[in-house]
Amino acid sequence: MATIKDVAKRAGVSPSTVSRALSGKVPVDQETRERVMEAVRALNYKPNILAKGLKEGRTNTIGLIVPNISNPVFPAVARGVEDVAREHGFTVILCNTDEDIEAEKDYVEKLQKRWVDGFIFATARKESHHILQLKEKGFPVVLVVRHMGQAVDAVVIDNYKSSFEAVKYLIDTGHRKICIVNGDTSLTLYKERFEGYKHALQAAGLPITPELVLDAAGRGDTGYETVRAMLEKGMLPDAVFATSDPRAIRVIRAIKDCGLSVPDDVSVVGFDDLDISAFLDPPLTTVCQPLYEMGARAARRLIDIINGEKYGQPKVELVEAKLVIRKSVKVREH
Amino acid sequence: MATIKDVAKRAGVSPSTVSRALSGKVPVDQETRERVMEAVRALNYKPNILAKGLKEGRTNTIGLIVPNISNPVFPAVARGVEDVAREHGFTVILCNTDEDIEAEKDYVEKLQKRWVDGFIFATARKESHHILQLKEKGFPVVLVVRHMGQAVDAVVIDNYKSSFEAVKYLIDTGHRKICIVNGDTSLTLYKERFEGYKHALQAAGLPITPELVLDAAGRGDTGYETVRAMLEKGMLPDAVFATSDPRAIRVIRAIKDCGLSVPDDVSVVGFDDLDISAFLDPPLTTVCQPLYEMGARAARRLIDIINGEKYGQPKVELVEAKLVIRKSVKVREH
DNA sequence: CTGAAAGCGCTTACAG
DNA sequence: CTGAAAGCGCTTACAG
Repeated sequence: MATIKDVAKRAGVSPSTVSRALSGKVPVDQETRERVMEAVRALNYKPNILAKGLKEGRTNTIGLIVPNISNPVFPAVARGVEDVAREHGFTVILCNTDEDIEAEKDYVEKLQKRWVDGFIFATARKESHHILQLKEKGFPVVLVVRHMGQAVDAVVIDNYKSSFEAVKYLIDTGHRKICIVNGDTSLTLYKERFEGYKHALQAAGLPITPELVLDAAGRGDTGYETVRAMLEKGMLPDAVFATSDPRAIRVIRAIKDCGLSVPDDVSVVGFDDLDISAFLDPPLTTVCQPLYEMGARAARRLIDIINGEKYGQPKVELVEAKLVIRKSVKVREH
Repeated sequence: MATIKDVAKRAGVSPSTVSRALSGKVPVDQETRERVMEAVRALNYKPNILAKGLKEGRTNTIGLIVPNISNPVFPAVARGVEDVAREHGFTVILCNTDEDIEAEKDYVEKLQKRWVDGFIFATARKESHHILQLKEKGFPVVLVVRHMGQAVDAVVIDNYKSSFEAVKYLIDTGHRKICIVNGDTSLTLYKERFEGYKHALQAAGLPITPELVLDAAGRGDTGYETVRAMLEKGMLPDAVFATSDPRAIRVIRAIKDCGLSVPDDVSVVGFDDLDISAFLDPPLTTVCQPLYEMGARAARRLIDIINGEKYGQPKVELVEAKLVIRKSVKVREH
């Protein structure tokens, strides 16, 4: 491949001049510039970005680390990150960890060796020491979707409040036996969604029934089996709050497979509002997170930090989620 | 950040020795090695990968370009690519183009400047000249899911055959008015799926009815509206072959919204076999592509090419897809 | 086994 | 406006 020297030779100038002509930031004689451009075209010259990055100490690239790319939540966030990054001349490297913290550490290990100028993590957990370390080293880091208290900049929704409101909606529409099918509560986000559920019930004077608190965490998502087992034991809630849409899809299938109807027998509320959620049967009532917006904001914040502005006190930005009402909840009279 | 010089100074050796101790490929005195490692730990030294890549002329990284990360087909392929890459010490950079050829060219432009050692494209179209150019330059390139004739190495399924068999299954189960809801036929893959449909009907002596050939290409997927419009015009097929699962989900919704039942009134067959397809209502009969396997094979092929083996005649590998029978097709008597 | 030197391909302060 | 030189942080042939 052609190097800057080849171009210089062909254009009859020095490499420095080629570099300057290409940068566009420094005055170069018009005629010289044209000769350089001509040579660049003729040789199909592409500057070696490794050399450039080595010299300049930055690569205009950000690493986006997501836990599971098959969960449509993360592609939506990624879109927001990419669009903003691109506007600012940054490229994003998307890394999928499959919830495997070792895979994640491998990525971080490799990328922090000057590949990327900063990271956005959608994978934060309590045990994510590597994220804290990065931050302590002064490496630009922003979290999205999942956060770690106030220690690191983050863009998240108010999971507690959204969950509270979703459950309150079920109560207001006449439901009394509300089951929650939740994710991994070692993630703050699911813990907060559970708290929202609990407090909404308490606020309405309803009891927390342990048999109605279901755990569908883990790989392969166990929402189907868990709900089916509950139903077959004769425990019949009048509503289920599934804390993600993929879980809601499995919950609905389980209810139907037990010969019951959604929403006539059991109402269901989801969380996410995926692309396909409006097309399910019944169209799903669910909490819509502004995922694209969250990605976009996280990217903006990170780029500010990379550009050396305000890396002072970490800020946790809260964005609004809202309940989208479709047809999976029935109003019940008592 | 610490550099190799800092480590050398602290360990009382030359930078060359540090480099050699770290590489592990060259004999280094045991005691010297330990002093180096000690210094590496103490300074938390990470070699600058840009400098390394510049010197060595490779980065052990591959670029994976996908058209739409929100379509679950591509995450599945990406998994296969990542797992194999990782086994071989490669990192993968995942780039989402959103079907925007300009975005794609931007990525390729940036990554080919020595960021990556090779590319896997899941975005190939007839107009993808940039892919051909890359290949002509000698840049390692492999295609997956979508291919470009015999010009470039590729791993794909036999779309014609899979489609033929899906439609034949509908015919064998007693369907006579079979509608196809297809994607963008400027993609070879959808053209081939259409050919399979056509020939299966012809082989059974059934006519091709233009009103039953529906186009649901384009952004936001128009499967819902198109099918609904057909049904409202009074055109009632006894089966629909949707050439992707996301399309099948919209088709089913449209049929139900017209007061009809799946599969009692209309059978539906999809294509993809997504994670959630088994949980839909009804559980979807669909063509299962071995997506993970395809990604894995593409990665293996690319890494072979990068390692300088056999970049001779391009090979198009065909992998087997198979129909997964669930409950969205009803056997009809005549 | 180890060090000094050269060089990967750029950019940029320093002279002119 | 332009060139020669130095240097970014590594690796590796060349000596010893």
